[in-house]
Amino acid sequence: MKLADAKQQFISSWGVFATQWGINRTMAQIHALLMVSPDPLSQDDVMAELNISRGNANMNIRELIDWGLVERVLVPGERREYFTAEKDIYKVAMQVAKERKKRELDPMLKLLSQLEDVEGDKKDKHVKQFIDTITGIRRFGTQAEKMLDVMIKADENWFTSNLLKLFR
Amino acid sequence: MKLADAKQQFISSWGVFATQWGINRTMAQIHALLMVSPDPLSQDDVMAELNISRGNANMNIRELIDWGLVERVLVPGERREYFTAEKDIYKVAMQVAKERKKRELDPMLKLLSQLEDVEGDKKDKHVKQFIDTITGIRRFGTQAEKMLDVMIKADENWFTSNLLKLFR
DNA sequence: ATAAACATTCAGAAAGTTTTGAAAATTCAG
DNA sequence: CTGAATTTTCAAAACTTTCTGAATGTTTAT
Repeated sequence: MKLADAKQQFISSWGVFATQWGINRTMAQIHALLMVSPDPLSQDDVMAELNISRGNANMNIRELIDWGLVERVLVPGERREYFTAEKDIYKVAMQVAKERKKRELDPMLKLLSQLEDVEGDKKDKHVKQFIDTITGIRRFGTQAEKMLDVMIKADENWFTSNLLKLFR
Repeated sequence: MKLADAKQQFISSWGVFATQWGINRTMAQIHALLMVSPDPLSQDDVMAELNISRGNANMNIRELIDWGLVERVLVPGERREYFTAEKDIYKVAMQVAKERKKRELDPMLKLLSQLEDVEGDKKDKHVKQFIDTITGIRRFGTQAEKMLDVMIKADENWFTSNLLKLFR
């Protein structure tokens, strides 16, 4: 397979893949494009490569920057801005984990704590089932949070040498 | 807070939460409702509780069954079907992990293997960056897959006693 | 100060997804 | 069988998200 075709296929599949994770197609495609590009690209490069409009490119690049997955790069002697993506997939995964924890897990745990002290007779099976379910989810979420905290702080070496050993 | 309100809030938040994971709102709400219900509910119960149409309820209940998160229950002497959800959140998480691995991770790894043997001069930085990126992602994905396989097979006790110890 | 280059915004259009509800199919008791 | 109860399907409608591109804002070179 030729590079150009492989690249196309990677970008397009990455886009499809990402929608299942609640990330939009264009954002994922831009990320994929930047991951396989050895040099930084300008907004116009991105527009041309992916056939998307100026506004779309701009919006999604900024969102990627927001997620900490893409950086602005200044090319000396060039007026326009260039962009580059983190290429170490481990770092990408940790960055995504960190953001999602902040945006999703933390608020959910906060809500669950509040719901846990619902008033009512704990002999009532409806009350009991509700509290049991909420408590179970909160406990599980709390553990997940602790795991994430350790993993996010740890460096790649720790991850590979200590944790992965468990999974041969 | 009253049970009815807490329940409402849980169901609605679970729905919002889930959309960020690419699952649709109604499906998540039905799941939430069934998780906090001590007894199985019929399709009409679900329709009434969530104010949704017959077709919508039917479709999403079937999808939940497909995901292995909800089961049909036969209530003796009743003609209509009742539904119940797995309430052990650990089992829910493992079931979701298993399905997503099958639906998303496995196909992605298959594609990456194919893309890895792109033809071209490995001295060319474009070719090199492409191969390096793809290889990195594939390796990471393969590790993740192994981890998931172990975790899915393991029982809850192993999980709690061995793995979580690592994370204090 | 001016204008060219570039970045950002945003209202409306397009595309995609979810929901409805009525019709069709299925099941089951009598 | 028959027909009432129940489940399933599906085309159209409602809703949501994403994208476009022209207008506006900002920066920089001269």
